[in-house]
Amino acid sequence: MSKGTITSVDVARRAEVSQSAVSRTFSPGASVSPKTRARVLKAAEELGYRPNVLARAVISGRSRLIAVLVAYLDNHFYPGVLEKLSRALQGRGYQVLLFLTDPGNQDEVVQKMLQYQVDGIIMATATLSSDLAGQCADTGTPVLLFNRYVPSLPVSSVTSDNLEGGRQLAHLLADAGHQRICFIAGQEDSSTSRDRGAGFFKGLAERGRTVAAHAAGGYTTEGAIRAARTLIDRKQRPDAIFVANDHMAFAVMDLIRRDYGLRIPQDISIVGYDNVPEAAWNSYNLTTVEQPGDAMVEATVAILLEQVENQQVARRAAILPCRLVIRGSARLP
Amino acid sequence: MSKGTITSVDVARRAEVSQSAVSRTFSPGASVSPKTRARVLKAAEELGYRPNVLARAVISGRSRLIAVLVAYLDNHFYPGVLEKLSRALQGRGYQVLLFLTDPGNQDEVVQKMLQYQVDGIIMATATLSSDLAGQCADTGTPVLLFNRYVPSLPVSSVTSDNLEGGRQLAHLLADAGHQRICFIAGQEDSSTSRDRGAGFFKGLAERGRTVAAHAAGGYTTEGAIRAARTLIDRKQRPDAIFVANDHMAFAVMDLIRRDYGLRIPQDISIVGYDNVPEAAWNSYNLTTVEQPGDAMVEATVAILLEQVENQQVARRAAILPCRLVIRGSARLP
DNA sequence: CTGAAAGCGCTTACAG
DNA sequence: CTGAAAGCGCTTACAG
Repeated sequence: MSKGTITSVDVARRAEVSQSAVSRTFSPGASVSPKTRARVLKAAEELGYRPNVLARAVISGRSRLIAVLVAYLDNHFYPGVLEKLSRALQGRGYQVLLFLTDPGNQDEVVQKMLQYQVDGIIMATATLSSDLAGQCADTGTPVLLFNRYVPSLPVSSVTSDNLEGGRQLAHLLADAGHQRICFIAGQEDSSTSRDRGAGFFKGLAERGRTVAAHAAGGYTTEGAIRAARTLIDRKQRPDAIFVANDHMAFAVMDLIRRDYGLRIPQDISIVGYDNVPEAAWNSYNLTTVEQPGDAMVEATVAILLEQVENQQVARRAAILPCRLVIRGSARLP
Repeated sequence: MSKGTITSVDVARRAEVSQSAVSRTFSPGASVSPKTRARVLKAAEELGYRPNVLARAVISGRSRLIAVLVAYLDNHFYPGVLEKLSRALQGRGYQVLLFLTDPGNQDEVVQKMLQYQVDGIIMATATLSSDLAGQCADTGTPVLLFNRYVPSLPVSSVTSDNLEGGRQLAHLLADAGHQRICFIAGQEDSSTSRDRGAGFFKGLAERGRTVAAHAAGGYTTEGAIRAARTLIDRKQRPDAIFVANDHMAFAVMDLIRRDYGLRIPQDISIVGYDNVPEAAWNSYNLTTVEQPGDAMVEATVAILLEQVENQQVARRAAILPCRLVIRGSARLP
């Protein structure tokens, strides 16, 4: 910075053209003669000039920055999503500005984020307060909820069909003849957990069955272990558990095998949700529902950038189909 | 953006003060009387004013943006690092601008990054070309290589003591009486893989031993599996393998147990490197070397921000101690 | 196609 | 402490 910065004025001087000509050369679609352009490019090259995109953002009102809010990256569904999202956005000329939120600092982080003149906001946090999301929407900046749905808010959303996924898992477990089917929820105030649970209950009801017991794991390893102990320690031990995401399911499987000495699936069936890479690992070989990460990212980018680039586009809610992935952790019908 | 944006001029008008007074109110440490400050804050609140940090960046020459370059997030060491890094930087008033690089688009991504007037650059990519790293350093922006070391470049670096970690693993395997010890490297042009390997060879030599065979896995699951097959299919089957990171080690363990029907560690010992969360999972229970992620992030933030904030500070290279984590995947002495 | 000029929203000496 | 003014690096009508 300080002294060394080369500006468009420096380039103009060396190329013996106006500063406007330099600016036009670096603005896609602006009208510059091939000759002028060549001189500018040559001078820029010699001086090592790089346009200051922040100045461009200030004047054009478009920063080409997309804020991505995430809460934590230990559920391995999110790193994969973040990677795909960044690549897709980069491919379209946008850059990800990353914001990590805690339950405790959400407000502070959102206020900070709104100062960056981002062109769009992607919230990939399971439980950001609706108030804050609404406040973001009020600024006029397009907002998209990723893997979450809040009908009352004027924002777009991309989710997978959690209801249907839960339902299919219920059918699978019921049809295999399990007698004491339990459910470990995630964060109870998250729409993913609610929908997966609701779909699961519905699917059981369709087979004339109900859940034997349930508990909440809060989408954390520790919470899942506590919840699993509660369920397994009941007088009637469960013979199947649907754990609301894979990340918790792994912890539950480890617990069951190590502390209870039970075999999976002979003594107890476990099913998860997400199909993160580890679900395919031989040691878990987890029956689960695949959230279509690639498709969700594609939809996210398409919807958000359409709103960013065409301004007045109405909010949209995309619900992508999920897919049952049958592996070895649950008995089959 | 467009019409709705409230600027400092709007706030000044409503508060009946100068635009300068508004600016000072939002500049930490600027001199404003409590009375003026209160009026400005009130007007700002009523209008929903948020300072435009991009404009501030243009004029002050400090964007408070830190570019973080990562290559891929499927090695779970990196998501954890990215999360910690973002939180730490946010706590210091900086924000992470994320760049995903592929081997194919490195140059393009770096050029793009340099247009963002970032205050600092963290390269957490195992193998970004030294040319490009040098080019970044030439701009005068502080550069820090994370988990990588290039002595010939005028940039800082933070690594863990990969040499010593490799050495300790060698001692462990040698002292446990293994006879045919093999090594699966990562990307051969990465300093982590080279150092871990070099330390391992050195450690074996100190016990009067040598490696029976080695192969490169390229830090990918597929590469690791190919490498492992090569080693195991030799006439003399290995009785111990050091796999250069945990991510590859899991794949190798799955392969060994499933396709070769071998028991770990009774038939063959496996050790990894990183101590990612999954290494503690019951099904892997992997003996490995812990890279001190927290300490590495702390050092990164401390070194980089010192350079950013005090300009002329010399580059520094931090090498943090690692720690052997003994679990159940390798026979003990 | 080209240049001179106004302007984006802000910070920061400068003079009072 | 305060305001008027210059200026950061750029884009974009405007007139030629």
